[in-house]
Amino acid sequence: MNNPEIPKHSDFIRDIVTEDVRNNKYKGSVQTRFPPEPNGYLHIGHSKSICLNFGIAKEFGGLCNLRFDDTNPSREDVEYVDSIKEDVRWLGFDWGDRMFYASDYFEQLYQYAVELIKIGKAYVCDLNADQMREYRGTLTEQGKESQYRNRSVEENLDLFQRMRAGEFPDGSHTLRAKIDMTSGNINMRDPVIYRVMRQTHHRTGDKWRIYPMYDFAHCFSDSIEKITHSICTLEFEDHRPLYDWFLDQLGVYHPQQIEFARLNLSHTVLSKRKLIQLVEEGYVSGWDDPRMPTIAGIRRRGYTPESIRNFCERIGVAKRDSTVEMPLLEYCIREDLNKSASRVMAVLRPLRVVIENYSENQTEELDAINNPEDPGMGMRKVPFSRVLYIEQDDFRENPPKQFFRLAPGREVRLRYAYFIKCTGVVKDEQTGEVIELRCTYDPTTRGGDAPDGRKVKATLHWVSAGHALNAEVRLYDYLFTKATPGEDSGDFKTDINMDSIKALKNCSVEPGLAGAAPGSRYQFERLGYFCVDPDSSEQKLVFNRIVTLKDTWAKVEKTIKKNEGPK
RNA sequence: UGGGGCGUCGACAAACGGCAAGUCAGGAGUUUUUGGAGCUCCCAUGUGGAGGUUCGAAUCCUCCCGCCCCAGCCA
Repeated sequence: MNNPEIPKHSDFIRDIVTEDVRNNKYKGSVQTRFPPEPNGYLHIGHSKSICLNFGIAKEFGGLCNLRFDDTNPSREDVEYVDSIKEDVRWLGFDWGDRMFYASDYFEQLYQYAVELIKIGKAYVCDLNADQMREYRGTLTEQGKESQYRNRSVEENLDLFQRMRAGEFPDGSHTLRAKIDMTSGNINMRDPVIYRVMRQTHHRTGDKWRIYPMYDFAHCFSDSIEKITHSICTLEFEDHRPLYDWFLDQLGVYHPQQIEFARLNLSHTVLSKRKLIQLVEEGYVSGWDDPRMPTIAGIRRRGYTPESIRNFCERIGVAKRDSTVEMPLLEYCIREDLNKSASRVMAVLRPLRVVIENYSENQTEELDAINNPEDPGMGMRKVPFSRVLYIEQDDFRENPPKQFFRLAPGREVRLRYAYFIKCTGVVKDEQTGEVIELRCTYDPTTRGGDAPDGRKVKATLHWVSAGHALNAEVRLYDYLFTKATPGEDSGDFKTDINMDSIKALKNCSVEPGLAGAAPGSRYQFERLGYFCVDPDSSEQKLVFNRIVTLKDTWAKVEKTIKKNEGPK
């Protein structure tokens, strides 16, 4: 993209960037970065940041780097860098040849630290962690200065070099910035900038025995990469004075840090700590469990990258803490799939229907539309025969007033097929459960219209029992029963929805679905959007329900029940 | 009781001293061979509160109230 686009929806960050470009700040260039720490899987909250950073770069004719903030080898791993790359790519963004690691800059960062020592702005401190905490003060009390604060430049240089050389054990020494122990901003109370950590790093191996802290590494990494706008979340607002301080001390290229409110989503959790608990304690099957808000989970569930990008655009960007309701995300995937997904008929809970006046040996092929929203997607044939399955939910022996579907004596349409009328109900002698319906069909209604113009109030989906494929369909509900998990109890796990997955193993789908590839998405007519799971095989299809269709009847039924309730 | 932020509809979110956008959710209707989709309409005499400035305030000023973040050698 050579020419900047006019952003469709602006926000306060784009306003700042627009202004900066207009004023020719940074020579009018725009360079952003997405800087994950490779210590966990990306989730939908990260996609907000990804869309923001890559989106702004694209809109303003700039570039966005992918940079791994890998300054703490004790918690990071290549497993995560691989998943992060895959997820960003899947979302549709391209960092070109600009994939960087903070660890690429370790030598340069070390030199910057030496510079800081030389100008008397950093010192080696021998305080241990407990002492440092004590010296730091509290939110309301000032800190006090370390007795090591006034070491000579020479001594600091010597000690720092020996820290690097591995002469000291973990935790024995730190390099600290010399700022102000009385600052109201705790980040400015002589923060640690290097710690001794004798840990093998996933990229630099055993080369380093000291590692820089976030505040020190991040601003200089941004500076080295000539980032113009360093966009991060609100909790780093307090760190901005430090970010600026480091860069100012050394007089190097100075990007601008801008903070925005991270995404919160109702009925789920978006913190690495909580997500890892769900995985490790077995509440879900893994990082890519379709109920997880991770990019990997959402992808397996069947969400499209387009729908996620769209979601990120709709939620906006601001500085106010907020929680977006899950139905907005669901709206975004329905909107996308309504236009693009092939329609197909699938019966989740089959109820056997015998068409008594349809001959036993006959089969015919009926024409069905693949997508009414897009005629270009064409037509297909679906087989019809004497024995069919319909949805159990589509029959009621004693229908409430607003129930339009099949009931004894009532006529309905089978989609793309015929009108049928229910003439009998077969029940299990033991349980009384309805196990079969006897019906008749009207041969003149082939295709679904009656020549005499009579109407039916419902159209049902169905499959031909003798032709259908067996499939497993996994239905998902919210992972948490409360919009804000743990709001009442303080522990998010008390609100885990123990009924968030239902695997239906005896579903029947139309034969055209044979061989459907993992990842392909369909609308099961009247039910929702479904995606073929990687667990699927030639022998057995497995589908994930991405999201239901909007269900007006369910809503009506709910109010019926509510009104009957108090009696 | 230190420092930094933030308060506009049930949920998001515009507005940049001049008629409180839009979206999701919700409601009503229309249409329909998906109770889907579409289309139409409704949903903030009011912007946390109280004062003030102004012809005019969500916007500027003062005070108050509420919420979030910070006391890792995490990011």
